Amino acid sequence: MTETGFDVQAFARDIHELLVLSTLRDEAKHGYQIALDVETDSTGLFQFRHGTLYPILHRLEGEKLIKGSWLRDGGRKKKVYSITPSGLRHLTGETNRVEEIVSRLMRFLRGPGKATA
Amino acid sequence: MTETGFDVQAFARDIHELLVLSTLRDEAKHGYQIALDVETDSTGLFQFRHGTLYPILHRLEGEKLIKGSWLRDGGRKKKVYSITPSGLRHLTGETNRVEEIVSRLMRFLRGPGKATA
DNA sequence: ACTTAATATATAGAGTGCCGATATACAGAC
DNA sequence: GTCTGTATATCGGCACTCTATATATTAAGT
Repeated sequence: MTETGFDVQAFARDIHELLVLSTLRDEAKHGYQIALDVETDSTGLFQFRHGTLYPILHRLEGEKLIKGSWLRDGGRKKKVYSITPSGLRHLTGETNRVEEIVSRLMRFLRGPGKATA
Repeated sequence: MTETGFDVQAFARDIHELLVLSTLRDEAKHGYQIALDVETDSTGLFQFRHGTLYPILHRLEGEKLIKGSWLRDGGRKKKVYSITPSGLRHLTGETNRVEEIVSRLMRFLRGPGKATA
């Protein structure tokens, strides 16, 4: 409780960050792969543009929620990201927080007249 | 199906618009009252700043989802907004759409390893 | 009577973050 | 050799929220 309120901007940003962290939960991936996986696994609902994804990756890396390491794949280089313990905690905690918010949002939108379920 | 994808920006904006439309479902209100009601009814979770609310009201009015009429309350004037039939349809439709999206979002974030429920 | 707080609407400017465009570079197909 | 796909990166434009400010009326405090 005692949330300081709800910031729609931060909420939208968080969704993007959580989508990334979520795909990295079980295995490390590079950016391009993350974009493909998010789109595939959500059957097209969620997707990242390149101009959106990379800044997010840099931001998450700066916050030490993911860790990137350059990898040589033949002559091509990839930056493979893995989720950090801190990132894993963040993913769990924020996912619960988002669920709480959307749950209260839906209750609000459905109105007091209609049943919660 | 065949959604053209999901726009986080538009999603955040939609949430604000739906909060307004939702409070107008059962009775007409003026802007200041809407802000108070949203904050009270959500026990402080959702709130509108003045610089955020009024542009949204004007936007919704431009889209004909709400209709405003100036009212004289003694010497003070209020602009009372009521939801239009089109706005009511919008509220219902978009609420369902938001629910579908957040449902799929939570499923995505919880991962395939964990149960949907 | 004067001042402060609350009610009520409105807008301009600052800040933030996504998105489209663009740039670079390597690999494989034909 | 050119084109398509893979892969990362950044900049400028755009949209939207938020802080601050402006205006006006009413009620309460002293």
